[in-house]
Amino acid sequence: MWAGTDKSNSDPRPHAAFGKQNFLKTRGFMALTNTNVGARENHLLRALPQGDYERLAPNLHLVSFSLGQVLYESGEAMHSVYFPTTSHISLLYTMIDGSTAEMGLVGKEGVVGIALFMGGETTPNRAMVQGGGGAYRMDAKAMLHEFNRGGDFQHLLLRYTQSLMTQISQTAVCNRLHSVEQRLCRWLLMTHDLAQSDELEMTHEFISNMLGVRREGVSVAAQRLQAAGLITYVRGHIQILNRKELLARVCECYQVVRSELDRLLG
Amino acid sequence: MWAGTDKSNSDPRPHAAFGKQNFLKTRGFMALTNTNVGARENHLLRALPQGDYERLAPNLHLVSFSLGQVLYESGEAMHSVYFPTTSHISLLYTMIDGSTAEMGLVGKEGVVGIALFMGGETTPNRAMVQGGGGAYRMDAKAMLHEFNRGGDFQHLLLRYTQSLMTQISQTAVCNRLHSVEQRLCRWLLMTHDLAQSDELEMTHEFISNMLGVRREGVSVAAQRLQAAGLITYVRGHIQILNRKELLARVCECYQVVRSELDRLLG
DNA sequence: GGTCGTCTGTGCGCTGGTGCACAAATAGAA
DNA sequence: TTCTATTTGTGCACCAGCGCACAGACGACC
Repeated sequence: MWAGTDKSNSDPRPHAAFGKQNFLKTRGFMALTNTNVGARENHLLRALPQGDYERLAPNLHLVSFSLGQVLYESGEAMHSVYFPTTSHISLLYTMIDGSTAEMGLVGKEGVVGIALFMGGETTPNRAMVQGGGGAYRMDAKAMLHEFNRGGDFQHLLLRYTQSLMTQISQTAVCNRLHSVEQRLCRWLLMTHDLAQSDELEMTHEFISNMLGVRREGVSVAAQRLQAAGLITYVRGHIQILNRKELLARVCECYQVVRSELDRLLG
Repeated sequence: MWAGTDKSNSDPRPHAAFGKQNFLKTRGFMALTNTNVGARENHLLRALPQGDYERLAPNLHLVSFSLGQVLYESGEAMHSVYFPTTSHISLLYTMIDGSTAEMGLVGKEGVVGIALFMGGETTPNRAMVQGGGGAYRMDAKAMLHEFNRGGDFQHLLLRYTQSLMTQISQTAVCNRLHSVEQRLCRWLLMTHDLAQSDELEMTHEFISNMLGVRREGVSVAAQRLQAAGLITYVRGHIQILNRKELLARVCECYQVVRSELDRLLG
């Protein structure tokens, strides 16, 4: 499906360097083809009228992201936007002391690089690949040209941006009011929605960086879920066994974000 | 300064009903005048080129907001945007169980009602007046017409939206990682930036609803700040005595949001 | 098969925040 | 002035999550 071989870091472990000291900075990606079959796996591109899509298509370039790859560094100028298809990307915030937390998660229903059309050029976030796979890259110039036509493309991107704001807001509230276990459920469900299988490739350590909690905290929460038969895991492989029950345990935040996404782009 | 007399609720206390059961739902506002002297106290309107501004001016109507007034209810259709001048407005999220938390704070540097031009029509947030004062109202239709011209007006609104996203993101992280005292400092500083004086009118109870913590938690944090001579307060009146020292105690979040706002709109 | 690095499990003590209960102080109204 | 409702202060017991330390389990590689 996706070429997972493009690791410009020599370390074979995807998020090994995700600690507080040194982060992965791999950026290479492979242009696989320019016949854009499949670009419409991305929901935003799919929702475009045929005419608009055909105008854009020549500017869409299929790329492949590998786990742990960093698309944008915080505060760094961006040059493209990405429309994920099978990949998904975390928007992360890193504090001065190195602790991190995830603000949002972008997959096939969205686009990475919002700051480009919002006019800010950069954001104080890092965008990091959390699930390897494909995406369509579009050059900033071409994107802006189409955006400034003011048609459906603009409307879709703005509506998506609003849904992302909802996601971030909900994260803010969720961080404040809900337990690690609830937040873990939410995070597993969101990731599961974007993944192509029931098998998720990530360590407790990695998840703890997303949720902004201790690794041990994730471990004990995960144990409870495993004991209850909702998931099972070993060394970086998590399998979702009972999605229904996860939905029963998760806080309202998951549903709020989903419904708002459906309302805005469904 | 501002007509604080328009209380359609009979209770003389501004946020008396802000508990978990019943919220203020006052919505009336007074159209004071239509000579738009002063509309440019709002930074977005000020930043507009003269020509654009003159085209808009007839659609700007000065209104006055009173403390506790609700501009939009969560999920409710909006019909106008508001450009605050001397007022400031909280964007609040309310959970199913009634607990609340503030996502963002909008004042003279911004606009309330982003969902209208983002295309979502509603948001899952409530917008509530946190500091009484003036604002300029603009009808949705007129606003959209100008927005869709795609010129400076659009660019300014989108850049502001991005800065608001930063604010919300930062709130998410801050909620996760920082103490009540730090968050109280941040909140006091942000509010102070928007207020016209060193005197802030709000109870600990009110602040606790903004920060999403217990009232007692706010009280003890406020005591420490008072003991250190940074603020002084009695029954709903807080006075900022030493802003400099507050800046020394606040977490990085305050500066991040400020700098990003300056970068995007400064 | 043995080694080594990584991942997960477990057990401390500690701290910040919670929920509750009630006392004290204050402003505003009668 | 007195009364009353609101606001703030204080003291619990309690719990989730933290930081630290170390043990055990697993997998990849020699």
